[in-house]
Amino acid sequence: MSVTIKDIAKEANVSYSTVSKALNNSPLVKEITRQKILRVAKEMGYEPNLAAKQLVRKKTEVIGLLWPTIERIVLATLVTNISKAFETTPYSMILSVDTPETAMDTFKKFQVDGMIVFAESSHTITQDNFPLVAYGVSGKNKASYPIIDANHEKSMEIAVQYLYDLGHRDIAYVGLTDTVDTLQNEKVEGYQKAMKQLNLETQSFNTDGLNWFDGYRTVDELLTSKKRPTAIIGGSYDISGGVLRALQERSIQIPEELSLVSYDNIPQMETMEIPMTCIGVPVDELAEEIVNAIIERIELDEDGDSVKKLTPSLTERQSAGPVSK
Amino acid sequence: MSVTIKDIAKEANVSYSTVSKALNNSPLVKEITRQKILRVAKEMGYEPNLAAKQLVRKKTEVIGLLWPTIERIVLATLVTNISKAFETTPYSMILSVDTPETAMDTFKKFQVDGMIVFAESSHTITQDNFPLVAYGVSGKNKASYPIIDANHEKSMEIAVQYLYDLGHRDIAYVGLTDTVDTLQNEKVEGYQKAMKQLNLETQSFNTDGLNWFDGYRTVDELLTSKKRPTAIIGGSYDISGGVLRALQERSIQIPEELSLVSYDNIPQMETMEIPMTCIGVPVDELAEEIVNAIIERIELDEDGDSVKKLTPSLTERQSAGPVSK
DNA sequence: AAAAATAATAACAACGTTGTTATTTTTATG
DNA sequence: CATAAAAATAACAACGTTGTTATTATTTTT
Repeated sequence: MSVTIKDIAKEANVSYSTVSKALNNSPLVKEITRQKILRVAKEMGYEPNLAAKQLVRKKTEVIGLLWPTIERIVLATLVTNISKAFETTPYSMILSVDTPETAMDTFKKFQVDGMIVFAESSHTITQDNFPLVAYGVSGKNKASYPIIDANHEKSMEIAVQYLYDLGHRDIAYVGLTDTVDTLQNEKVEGYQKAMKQLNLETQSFNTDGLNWFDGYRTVDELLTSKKRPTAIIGGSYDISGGVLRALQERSIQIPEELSLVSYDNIPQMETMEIPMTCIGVPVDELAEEIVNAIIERIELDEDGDSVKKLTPSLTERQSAGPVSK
Repeated sequence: MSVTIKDIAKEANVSYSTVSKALNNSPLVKEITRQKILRVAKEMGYEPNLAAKQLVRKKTEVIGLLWPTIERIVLATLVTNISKAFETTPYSMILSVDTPETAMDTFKKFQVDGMIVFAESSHTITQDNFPLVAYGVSGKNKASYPIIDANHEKSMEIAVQYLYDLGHRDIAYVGLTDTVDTLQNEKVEGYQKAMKQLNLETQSFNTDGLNWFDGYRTVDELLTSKKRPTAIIGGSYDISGGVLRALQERSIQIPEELSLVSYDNIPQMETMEIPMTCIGVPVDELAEEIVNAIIERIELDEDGDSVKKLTPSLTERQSAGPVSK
């Protein structure tokens, strides 16, 4: 069988309670004996038994991430980043792709210390006085847990202002515009509002979808528009990718002839055909906030809802430049 | 705090060991007292403590799925299906998107009973005498665990034969052909081999990638080919989607003018613009096999490598039909 | 109706930890 | 150099289960 603290105790000629303390860096054990115990433990290949620890401590230092809509790749980068963000904490993370109910059961079984939920599925969750944090649209918030969200309006404002400062006046938005998707709507509205503030005429092109292809296809319409824009704001990573490709195929120089700024601030923007200037809350930052929120929730264990809208930032790359005369 | 078997015992006026037996449906407890105990347990909202159970039983009935390359969406459907397949078993599943090493640690911490690994990351795994099953390419197998794989060659053979029987002689393959990706290569080679057996001339179009767009873009080349094919085999779900869209845009009647069969046997094929005839191991079957393999591995706990190549099947839908005269 | 066999329940020792209390050893103090 | 104080270690009771053994209640047998 596997080696326990009692085995170590025997080997090191101390009591097993001393071993426990040594292993937990308690100040109650003399430095020299701790050294010895640590060495013996290592030699014997000791691995602590979480179940036993958990039984007495009632803590697992594990967070469950509930992710029922696994096929939506947009979130994959975020999940990866959240997982990474936990690395600098004492916590680790496990995922479940089951239905919210089943996933909750599994997590409860393991007695995770807290849970992260994506807004889409959060409405099914009625888990009071259990540490929970949701990521997503905060509109309909009457939940009893904090919600982390990005300030989409602000994003668009920054993007438009950036292009304006580069001299652009004909700035188009390419994205999904005619939809019930709250997130998408917030983007378009943000764009329109920002344009209005600068007294610019808006020009939105509906992609009718969120895929690469939807962006690609919309470019034709955009180029034959009566008032051809000098700058484009792409509504998402995928859409912008399609737009970029279509422009490349028509040998349109970027950013000389046309500037492109994309929504979604993820590292993949760097490795596109042309490194893409983008706007949004950087995923790593977003991940960090989510992780902080859940840990805070666990460790302070105070209840109460709250909405945290994160401020986006613009990452300057090569796809946008000054307007050509 | 939460309610334990001791609380139930007190409430039901029996000893806690009787409660334990009743809860585990032991035949050693009288039917009537079991009824009572079960009722009391329900009333009190009893939830068993896995940690305690685990401590004595050394079993968790949980499988860990190690999935470091979360961004590759192709596998998402499979993961979802695996998760679903576990529903009919006593086991449940958790995921980790960490590096193989970190994930292993977390899973070990939880003392999962077994692990599922995708081939890409399996080479880093050196976990002897621990129940492990890998899914993926079986070529370089010198592992000490079973590998579940699909018979890609056989797939292509079936697809070609199917089209042949419908009267097609000019059958093209559209996919990623010039690559180091073993899986893709097996597909092309399978196609070529199958064509040769029927004495047909091969015609492969390289998509240079695996995305929707890569399929879409290749159609031009395909249609202007000297010997225009009457049937196409698409190399993957995404590629076929792009091909289909491109054909639709050119108002080419499917399947009257051109037949299309896609690789990847996933349910999403049903809901494409035109329900797609496809070939491959149905993902639910694949998932089932993987789940069976790991459970068998756990419960028989016999060591030894083995490779199981699953036989693909063709799912007939509307994208392929008899050749037109 | 007593003895034997069986069924039902209770008691209790694991499992591998942590944290509290009791004991021993070492160091400081008058 | 005793004695008090402090430091280090040991002992042991939790934690919530399961599974084995001991006890008690019920049936069966003679």
